[in-house]
Amino acid sequence: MATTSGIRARVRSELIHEIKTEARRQLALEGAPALSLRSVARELGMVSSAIYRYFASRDLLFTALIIDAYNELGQHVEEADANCDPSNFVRRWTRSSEAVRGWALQHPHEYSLIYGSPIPGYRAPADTVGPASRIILVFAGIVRDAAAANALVAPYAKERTPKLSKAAAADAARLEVLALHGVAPDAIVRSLIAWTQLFGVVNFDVFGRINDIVEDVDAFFLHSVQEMVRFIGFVDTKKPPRAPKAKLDL
Amino acid sequence: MATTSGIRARVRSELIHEIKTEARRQLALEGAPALSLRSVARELGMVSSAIYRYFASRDLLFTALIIDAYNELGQHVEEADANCDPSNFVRRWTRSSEAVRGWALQHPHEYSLIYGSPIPGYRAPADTVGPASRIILVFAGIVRDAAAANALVAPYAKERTPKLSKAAAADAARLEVLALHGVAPDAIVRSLIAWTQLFGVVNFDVFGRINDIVEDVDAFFLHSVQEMVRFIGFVDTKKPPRAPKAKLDL
DNA sequence: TGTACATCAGTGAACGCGCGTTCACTGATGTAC
DNA sequence: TGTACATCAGTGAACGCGCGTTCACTGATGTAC
Repeated sequence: MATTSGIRARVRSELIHEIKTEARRQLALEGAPALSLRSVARELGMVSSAIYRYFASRDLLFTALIIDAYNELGQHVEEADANCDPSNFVRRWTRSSEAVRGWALQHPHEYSLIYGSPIPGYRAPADTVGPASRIILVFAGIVRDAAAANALVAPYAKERTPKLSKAAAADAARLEVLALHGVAPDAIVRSLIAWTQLFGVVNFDVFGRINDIVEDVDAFFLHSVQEMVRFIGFVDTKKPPRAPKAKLDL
Repeated sequence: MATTSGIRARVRSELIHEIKTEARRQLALEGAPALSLRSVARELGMVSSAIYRYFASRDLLFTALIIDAYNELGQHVEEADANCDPSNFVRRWTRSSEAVRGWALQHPHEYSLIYGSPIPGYRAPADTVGPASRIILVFAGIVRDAAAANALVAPYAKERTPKLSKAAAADAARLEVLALHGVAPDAIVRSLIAWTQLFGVVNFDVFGRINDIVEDVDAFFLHSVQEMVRFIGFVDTKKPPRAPKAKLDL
């Protein structure tokens, strides 16, 4: 594993890359359950047993693909967020949501790998949790920043908001410590709800279960993001909060 | 297919039932991709080719299982809804949502079959769409009834509500004609958003992708339903809308 | 009611295929002196 | 710089398995007269 020689190590990591690339290509053709080490080897012009120099089992190849997928999606969303004015929370949440859907639609099988039905018999090892949490940390960061900037207000009057149960409040408190310092419990739970809504649409979209219901999924998705932004309580900082209504000539 | 003899037909339909039952048992053990006709036959003590008297191919067995799953979930939710006071829309939406999650958690593999990643190479035929739409019609019915009873009000002030794009409004209009007569376009889209949120949580829950984030999923789910009920705009008809605040002794 | 024929369920062998993984091996590439 | 040895990549055969589907067949169950 260490840089035993330099050249050998480079060749080795190139081949690992080639194996994963070919595996992803087959993923896109046939889906995860149909992915086989033998067919990857065949396509690469090697004998099937040679793969075992690089991945000790089929499951470990899966693990590598899963980690890559989490990292790519995570990076994609991180970049979408980073490209926004940091104080424009509405835009940040919107762009990040669109980035999730965009990546998912472009890589449906990688998306299924990480957010679809679990692969039977496969248990994800611990090294997937780091990459897996990158994406949620982006969304948590937006909420945290908004709260810190006082740009997060409850969407309804207090008496119309459902009260958190003790258990739900405890979870919110735990999450606040983890990644959402200074965010009110209500807002934390609403963010989580928006988070699940996001993946609900994207799942339906990627798996083709919304086309019977909605014709223009783009439009519906955009609207759902706008509604969720409102629901979480982001205040649009681009427009001054209480601008006097006066006629302006452009 | 017709009742050729009566006895033969009964035996036949019993065996079809047994095959499906065994197939579902294996579904729960290994998941859909691992389901094989041979192992079903083996378990039933028949020779593998005998299955072909009942299902002409593996795909047709899948289709039968999918239709059954849709029907069971649909019926389960229909019953949950029907057990409520028809004019209590909050309760109807809540109970129906809980019914979805309850069924999904009790039958995770059947749930995956119909709402998880698509089975590679399998195309669902047209006879699945009827059973598939039973469930959404329940939720649509609740919204329609609430609108008809004037128990559906926008959750925010009008100027705080995002405007529907033309495309989104067109979809809403189409859905109104289909199943949501008399419901305002905004409310239709909000209902759809709540619908996707519901399946977002349930997916995460069934596939075990929320346990890292939330400890008490029951509590979170219940709260998310309450928030969505508010979000859609159901008015709780059990409590009179503008009760005068006065001290009551219990 | 009894017989001749048609229908159907289930058998068993076969076709042709693919899979993950192991193992003893050959050669080439690197390392240490 | 040159040689002896260790490391590693890749080979090819094998193990033991499972799969969907077809096909000619046997016997039992039904139907028509």
